[in-house]
Amino acid sequence: MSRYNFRETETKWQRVWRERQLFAVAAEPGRPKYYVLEMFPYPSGKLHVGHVRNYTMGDLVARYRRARGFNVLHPMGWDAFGLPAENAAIAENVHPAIWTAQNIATMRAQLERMGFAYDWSREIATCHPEYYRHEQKMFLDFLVAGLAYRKESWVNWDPVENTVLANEQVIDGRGWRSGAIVERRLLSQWFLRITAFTDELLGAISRLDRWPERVRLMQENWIGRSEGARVFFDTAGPLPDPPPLAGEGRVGAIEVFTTRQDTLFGASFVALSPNHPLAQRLAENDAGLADFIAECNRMGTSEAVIETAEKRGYKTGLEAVHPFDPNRRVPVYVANFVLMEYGTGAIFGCPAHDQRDLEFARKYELPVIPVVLPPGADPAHFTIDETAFVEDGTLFNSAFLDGLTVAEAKRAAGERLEALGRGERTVAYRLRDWGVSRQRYWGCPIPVIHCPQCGIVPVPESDLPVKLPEDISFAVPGNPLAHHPTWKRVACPLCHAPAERETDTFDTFFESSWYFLRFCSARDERAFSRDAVDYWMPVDQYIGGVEHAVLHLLYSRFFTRALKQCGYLDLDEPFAGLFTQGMVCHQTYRSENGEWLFPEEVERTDDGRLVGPDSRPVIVGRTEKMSKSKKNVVGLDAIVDTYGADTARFYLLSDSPPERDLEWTETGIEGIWRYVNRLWRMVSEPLLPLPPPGTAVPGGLPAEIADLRRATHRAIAAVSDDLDKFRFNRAVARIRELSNAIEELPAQSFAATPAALAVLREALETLTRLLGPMMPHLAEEMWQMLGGAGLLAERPWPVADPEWAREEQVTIAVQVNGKLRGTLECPRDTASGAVESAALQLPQVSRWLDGRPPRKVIIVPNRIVSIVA
RNA sequence: GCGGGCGUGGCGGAAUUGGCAGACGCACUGGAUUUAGGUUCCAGCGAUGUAAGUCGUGGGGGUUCAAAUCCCCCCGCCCGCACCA
Repeated sequence: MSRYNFRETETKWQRVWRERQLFAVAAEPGRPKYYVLEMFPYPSGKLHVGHVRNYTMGDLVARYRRARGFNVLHPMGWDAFGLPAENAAIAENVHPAIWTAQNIATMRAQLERMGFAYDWSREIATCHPEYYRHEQKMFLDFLVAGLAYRKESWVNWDPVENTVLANEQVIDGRGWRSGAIVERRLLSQWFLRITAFTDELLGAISRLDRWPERVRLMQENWIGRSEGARVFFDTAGPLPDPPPLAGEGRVGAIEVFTTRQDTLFGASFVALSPNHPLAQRLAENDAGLADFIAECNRMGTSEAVIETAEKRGYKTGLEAVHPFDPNRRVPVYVANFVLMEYGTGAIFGCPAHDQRDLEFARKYELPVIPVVLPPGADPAHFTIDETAFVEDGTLFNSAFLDGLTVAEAKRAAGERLEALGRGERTVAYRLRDWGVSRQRYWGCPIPVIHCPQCGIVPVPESDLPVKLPEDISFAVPGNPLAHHPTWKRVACPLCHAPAERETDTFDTFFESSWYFLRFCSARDERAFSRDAVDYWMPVDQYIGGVEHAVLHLLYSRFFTRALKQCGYLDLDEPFAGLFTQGMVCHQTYRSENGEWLFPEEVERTDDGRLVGPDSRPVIVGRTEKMSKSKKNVVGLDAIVDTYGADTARFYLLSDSPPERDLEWTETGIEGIWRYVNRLWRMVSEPLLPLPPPGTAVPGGLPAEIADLRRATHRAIAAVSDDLDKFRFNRAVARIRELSNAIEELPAQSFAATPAALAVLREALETLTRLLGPMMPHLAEEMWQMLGGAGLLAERPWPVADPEWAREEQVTIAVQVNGKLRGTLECPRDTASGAVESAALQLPQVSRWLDGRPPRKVIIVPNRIVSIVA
């Protein structure tokens, strides 16, 4: 029995597609377009099978939409700036540009071997000046539009490496390489005013109806709108001199944001963020407070760390006057769980009705005053022990608020604050402006110049791009741009005095916030051609990992609006449809001494044990997302070498639903390989002689042959529907059902009749065409063997004949008292009365009815008869 | 801590969205072919029971003629949290 030679076949068809430039497209105004985009990869090295799952899905969509008649744009490029290139530069002494270029070459070759239908003429790499020059211009435009500005912000600082650390580089409060305790530092940085679009970004989410619900929810929560009030607490006690600032000009007052102004009468403390100006001012004369703040700053900047740390505070000695009762005073603390970035950087604590406040109050023995009474509770005896009461109830212990519900009390308290001039109702957002400065080399230089006389001066447009210098060294800790001997020294464009370039580079999310626009006209002199963007945008189907559900997608939505405001385009939402695919997982293996092992290092012995390289036992760990660090990766090259691209592609589409994680197994890929060969033999070694292409299927088919024809047309309908709805695993199952049905035919006695053979040809051609977007090389080969005209990649998608796609005979379930007692075969749409009497006559049914007439019969047409005895 | 998601045979999953639970596949078992292994073909494959049947979708409760699907409570696992991309 022969085997499919995928090596020869796959390279052959890839050459044909390439020579004919099948996937290079141009805008054709008037013709319907479809823009399919997979999130472009970071060129980190080599691809493993986990990387190509979303490209396989994107390619399926691209080929399918193309067959459905769309002008399909399906580009690919490289998100080429980033930290790993610098890490490699330090670890392997290779220049980031070279490391990146090598990785791009390797990964492009890998993608080409997979046979993906990309328009490679639009390939971009974001590290090229031809790409990043345009975002430097955009930044200058943002600056003019007031969408970019400079302010101080906190970073993780590694005092040994002299560098800023990403949160992921901070492990248990220490720098990942140096092991030094990480500090928080205030640095002057560039920000983009994403908050200028908060309401729009939030409001438009509801119109993104082709986005996954969970991503929309995550974006909503990220923006985090909360209604509440700002409240001023006047301070009493020794104020520092000069007194600290307070918003709205109330000198000496602490401005607090709360969503629970209804619980003000339960306040027992006010707490400031360690970075609050007042806390900073007080620390100048309080060494203990300064120490406490320093300690808080060692905690790192990540919200997860801050929120899970033990609640701690420092009593400042200051007191805050209750806004509703000048005779009540509460102590002012500095507390480690108050975030400067949210609200006003200060809170009031109501321990009875907030869990964090309660923990804090118990620790520092502060009063716990309940002011909201749960429904039905007795006000005389209601107390709080270890759990704060956060639900709705009736206000008590609260003067003029007594008897109100929480919602009513929020309104009443807000109105009273406004009347007293001690606060006002307001809306706070969790969303903060986007800090884009990075103290790194491998990124796009920020095009500004610092002049001692003129201050911050934008680089004139005629001087763009500001290119990265190539001769840099990572030998000295810190940013190579900052200690480059000459690069930063320039003349001020305004006064021509000696000045310095900004040495920070952009966050790499900057590049990925507009690359989808660049793809529309990738070689244009401008960032993009307006005509091209008007034709191709928005992206019809965007595909990528859920890990980008918030930041990348939100930044891109913001960027598109910012560009619109600056007159670049007329578009709000860049991605009309979004799909987030699951990860590819694999078992993990460890040796006895705990070292991770690659899957290819593990073998199964004859008695079924798993052993490592030295025949030592292997410990099988859990199945986890493929990652280099745990070595549970399966290299793409090895799989393509052994089984071919189509087998890998089909495996990545079968079994698991695309949005869920997929487990990669050896037995699984072998199963697909067997199926690939089965398909190939069905066409290359047909068991029955096929009639020539174009042979018409005669009318009046015998029932057995009609069954195969029905299966064929049902498969077209079902697969099309599944592909439309991203149910690729189901589409695979439907295709397998069709191939099973085809294989049953030759064994039948009627199989050699002309009618049967014509139906068989139709079935085989249909199978081939349905396989086209999934296994394009094999399908192209099958198409050729079947004598089909032209290239399969250029054929339109098959159309199901509704007459044949409909089931003629249905099986109806018969239940008695909710339990299945039998089934009924009858023609589709048989009248209810006939179905009922047939059901009642079933012997299994009469047995359970025991001679009594049924009390009730429910009939769902073509589906079920439910009899209540 | 906050937010999001998931849970169905030995395994991945399917179930027309409230209507025959387990489609399709992997693994496994028996048989045929083969010098052997692999391949291929046939049959079986949720648990329990000789059978009729009974039980069964993480656990418990509820709504309904009918629940994997809807409601309430609980358990477990995974992901994100602003300088990784």
